[in-house]
Amino acid sequence: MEIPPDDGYTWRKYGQKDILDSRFPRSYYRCTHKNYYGCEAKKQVQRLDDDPCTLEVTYCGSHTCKTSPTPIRIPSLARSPIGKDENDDTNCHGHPQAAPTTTPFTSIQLGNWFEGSSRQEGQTQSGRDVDYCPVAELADAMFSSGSSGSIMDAMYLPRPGN
DNA sequence: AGAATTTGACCCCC
DNA sequence: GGGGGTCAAATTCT
Repeated sequence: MEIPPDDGYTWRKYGQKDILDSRFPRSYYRCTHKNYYGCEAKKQVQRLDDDPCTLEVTYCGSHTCKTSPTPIRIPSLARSPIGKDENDDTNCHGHPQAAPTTTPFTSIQLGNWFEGSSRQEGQTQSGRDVDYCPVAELADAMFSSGSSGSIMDAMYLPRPGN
């Protein structure tokens, strides 16, 4: 299991499928307390066949459980939404009702963001408390910059010299 | 024991 | 029927 960029929330993997578009399987994540807070926020993590070191995380829905449960300190996604307020549809593929007004999709590509960041010991699962990566900041950057269009403009591709 | 993760099966849409 | 996505059950870890 790879270490998907933590945006300040806890995600619980609910599925993994191998898609034809990529040579790598796509992982599906949901909010850990979705059943408690009704957080419809979802996250898809897929490795790019072009850059196996790059993880493309696609966010779907909105976080309704933000700044409540987890002791996270994320001033980025914790504040106002994507610059809109009618983003309450929490739909991305259109199951209940279509919401083509605002596609709540956010594709950010993370390279070896974890390389030499906070990996000091050997455990990569227990370190999800306070010692989080700058991914949240980069997410904030794109959230503040590209709300509905120039998301790809704020893409974060480190390219570790590959 | 509880929670999270993994894998498979099932369902929905094209 | 194929592809994609989600849920459920089992297993493993904390």
